[in-house]
Parts: sequence; C-alpha cells; structure tokens
Amino acid sequence: MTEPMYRQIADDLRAQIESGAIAQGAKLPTESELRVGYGAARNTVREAVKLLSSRGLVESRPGLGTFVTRSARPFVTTLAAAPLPEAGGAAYAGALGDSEGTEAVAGLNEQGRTPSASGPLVTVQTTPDDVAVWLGISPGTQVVSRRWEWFADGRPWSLRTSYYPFEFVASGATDLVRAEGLPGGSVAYLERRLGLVQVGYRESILARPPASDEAKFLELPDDGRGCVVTVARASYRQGEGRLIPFRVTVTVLPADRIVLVINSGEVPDLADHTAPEVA
Amino acid sequence: MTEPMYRQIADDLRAQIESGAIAQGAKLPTESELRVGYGAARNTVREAVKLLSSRGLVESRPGLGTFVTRSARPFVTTLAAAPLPEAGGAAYAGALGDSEGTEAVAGLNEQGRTPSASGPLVTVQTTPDDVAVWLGISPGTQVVSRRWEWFADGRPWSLRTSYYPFEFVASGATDLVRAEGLPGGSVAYLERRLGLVQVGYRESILARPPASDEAKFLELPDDGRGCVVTVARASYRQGEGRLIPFRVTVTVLPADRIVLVINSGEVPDLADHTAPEVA
DNA sequence: GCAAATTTGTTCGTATGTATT
DNA sequence: CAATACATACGAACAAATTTG
Repeated sequence: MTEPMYRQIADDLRAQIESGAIAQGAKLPTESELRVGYGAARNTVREAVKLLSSRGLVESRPGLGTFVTRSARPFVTTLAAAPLPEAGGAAYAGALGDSEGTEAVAGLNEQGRTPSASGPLVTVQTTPDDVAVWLGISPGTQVVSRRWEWFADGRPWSLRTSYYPFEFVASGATDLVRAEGLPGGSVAYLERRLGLVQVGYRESILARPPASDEAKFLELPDDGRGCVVTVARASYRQGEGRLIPFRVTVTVLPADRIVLVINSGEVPDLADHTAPEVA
Repeated sequence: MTEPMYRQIADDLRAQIESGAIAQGAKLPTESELRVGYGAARNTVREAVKLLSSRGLVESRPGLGTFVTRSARPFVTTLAAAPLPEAGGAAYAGALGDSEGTEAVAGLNEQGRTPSASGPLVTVQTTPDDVAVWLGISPGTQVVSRRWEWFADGRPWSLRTSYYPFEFVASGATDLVRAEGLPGGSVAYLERRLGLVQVGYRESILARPPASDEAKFLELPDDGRGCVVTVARASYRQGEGRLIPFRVTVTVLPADRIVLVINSGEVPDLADHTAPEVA
C-alpha cells in the first residue's frame, strides 16, 4: 500500500505549491537539487515533475528550469444572454456564434481585452459524420464550412467553425462561399437571403483533449496536458410543422484560459459581482 | 527539427487507432513487441504509450496489456432550462443545483440512467477565499457546506457542494446543519424559513485538472490525464435595493463522461434531435 | 490452491542532445 | 565559447498484477 517514490515526491511538491511555499512563477529546485534532496535518481524526480507538468501545475523550460505555472486572468464568455423575445426578426440572439464580426466578442472588450480575428477560411467538403447528424442531412452530403481564428490580446483565443448545407448556396445564399465576413452575421444573412428565421438553438458543452491542429493554434503543449472546451451550437428554424436545424457552429477554446458564464433571471453585472472562478 | 523517436512512435500508433486499424477495445502490441517493431528501447516505447495514455486514447493494465479506450455514452445534463416566469415563489428554477432530491437529476432518468446520491456531508467551516468573494462576505467568516456525492448507473457522476452563510442558521434555518435532504430543495427551504426569494443565478463553467479528492471519487486516473468540468452557481435574491448572493453551489463532473446542454428559444426535444457531441 | 509465464510498473545508472544565459 | 538545466534515449533489474497450466 506504499506509494511509489515518484508519486510521494510529486505529492510533496504539489503540497508546497498549493500551500504557497513555492509561489506562483517561482522556480523549482533543479533536477540535480531535487535528486539530492529526496535521495532519488534523476529519472525518478523527473517522473514526479512530469506528473505535475501534465497537470499543468508547473512548466519546464530547457536551460532555465521548472517554474510554477502562473494562472492567467481567464477570458470570460457569456453564453446564453437573456432572451430577446421582442426583437424583430430572429427571436433569439446569442452571444457566441451568431455574429461574424466583432459583435461576437463584444464581451471581451468590456473586460479590457482587444479581440481580433482572421478572415474566414471557407471550404466546401463532405459532411463530417457528427455534423451530418446535427444538421439532419445524409452522410456524404456537401457542406460549406467557415472557420475563423480568434485572438484576444494577441493570444490565440478560439477556433470557430460553422457548417451550412451546400444547398443554401445553390438556393441563392452565394455569399456563404465568399471568404469575407457577412454583415450582421450569417444568421441575419440567411434570413435576408432565404427567409430562414432562427427561433432557437441548443448549445452542447464538453471538454476533451485537443486535436493536434487545435493544440497548435491554441498554443497548448502537444504533450497531452491541458484540454479544450468546445461549445457546439445547433440553430433551429420553424418549417414543415417541426423544428429544423439549419446551421451548426463549433467553438473550440483552451480550457485553462476561459470561463463560460450563463445568466438566468436577474443577476448583477459581471463587473459588479465577479463570476465564480473555481480554483 | 526532426521529431523525437517517442513522438514518432506515438503518432504512428495514434494514426492506427484513429484510422481504426487498431479497433476500440483492442489490445496494442506488448511493449516487447513494440520494442522490436520500432527498433527502440523499452523505455522509449513506454514514453510513447504514456503520451497516448495521458491523452486518454489508450489504457494500460498491469498483467494484461494496453487497450484502446472505449468511448462511453456520455451523461447529458441540461443546464439552463427555459425560464419559468409564471411559477409561484422563486422566479427561476434551475435544472442543476436547486433541488436536493432526485428532481435534480430527473434528466438522467429520461436517458435511461438510474441516479442515486449519498446523504449530504454537512460541515461548518471557515469560508474558502473564492466562496467568500461570490457570497460577498468577509474572508474568515463561517459558512455551512453541504456536499453530496452523486452516482449514475452505479458509477460516480458528480460532487456537489453548496455553501451558505452561517448566519442563516442563527437566523432560524437550522435544518441547514442537519445531514438530511431538505424537502423541495434548499432554495425552497430558505424561502419558507427566511423569506429569501431566488430571483436569478449566474453559472460559471470551467474545466481544470482534478484535485486529488475529486480524482479519487470520480475514479479519474491520478496521473494527470483527464480533467473535470465545474459548474459554479451563485444564486441571487433581491435586497437593499440590489441583488445579493445568498448561496453558492459548485458541481464537479468528470469531463470525459458528460455533456452540458443549454437550450435557448424553441428547440426540439433532446430525444428527437441528439445534442451535438463533438468527437 | 499453487507455480510459472506474461505484461506492465517502478527505479536506477549512464550517455548524449538541445535550449538558454 | 562555456556553463547550466532540461530532453531524449538506452540498458538493466526487480516489483506487482494477471492469466494459465
């Protein structure tokens, strides 16, 4: 029942970090010092440090040393804003995903962050299987995908990809395949062009390890540590006596730098009462 | 700029897994076989396998071998249900956190899952710093914490801890310190006993590595792989001309087994149109 | 029930490469 | 260039878990 030595060392170091005995940003003892201090082989203390590193508690840099990770102020994103039942046109407007311009990240401005985006990368492709299910179309059908890369304060912040049935383009929504932002957002464009009115949407949130392209863009270490949070939104319109999905947007965010917020009923302004950020 | 050998091996194995050449649940070659196959030392192929393991792609079991992880059907939890403005009493009722009984997990029943809970573990403690901020009370103040352990299908599903200012007990809400469920939930109890009416709440979602006690209960491997999703809810009441937080509930869920869903406006039933679950 | 074989887990030692100052 | 510190790679030995004969 005795713990392996590298776990004991890791637990000891973790306790020192969490108690503040080793402060944020401070340098850990070098591997040689740890080797002597714990009376273990260098490989063994490396196992311990790797455990902490894979948990994100410390970061190692060759030639410099190993440092306690600084927790950065997270980007706060408000998900489901209060419903806007009296707005004309679309009955519901969401904070994350409707707009393609800077409106989509207005919340970041309020936090004193400066958001920016790459233009959309537009591709026509065979539907990914999962997207086909959400859009209610047959696997193998063509879809238009529009991918944006978002930055906040110059740091990568999110990857957002929207999928539309290709038939929308054939029906006249030709701007969908132009690599430019759609004024007012794609939902408004589809309403103008095809008369599709968004009456609601469903968002699914999950956390998972990053794909390699995601890890690369979001600057997540490619060693399996850290994960991404994805917010997948299916937008619905009324049609044929039932609700029909007409767009899917997937937003991928780095888990260690974001907080998602949902307000229900009457709540104070975020500035007045900070959102819970669990340590 | 050449990739380290253990990464090349990991990439090769990952490609085989993702292409299906090694099926879900199938056994990887043993470390000895991999050593011969890749012409590397055993420690090197172990590094490669560890990388995949920390990403959750494979699981190793002593004496048996290493197997491709089976992706389980996730538990779907609906977060912000449609607002209930016409309900008497509390203006807003939430799906996750208001009720202490089985109502809180009714959604699981609909999925054919059988939820169960341990009784609450009640403690009176000094306020954790973060909780103090959300409750708007001074650090060092006493709070009542009520922790529930939830299971679904016999598997651990979530840890839920609610915090209340201790003054509520002194003011007459003495049942808060009893280790029993409160009929109708604690929000209803506080309204009956103290006249506190919940007018809204804010939920903050984030993903982070598990604390060691969380990893233990949720049966997450203690090797840093995997993370937890936390949903922290601050509940507000109207008072003194402003909104005052009166309760904080933190729910901790295993990231690899859950999906959070938010509905806005008109959406189909979940059973009719499956929530997006991004692969 | 027990012993052997198989497979992963832990620990050590050593050597060399690479990034930073 | 030299010193420092982490990264990679190899080899070896023993421990612990599991299955099989």
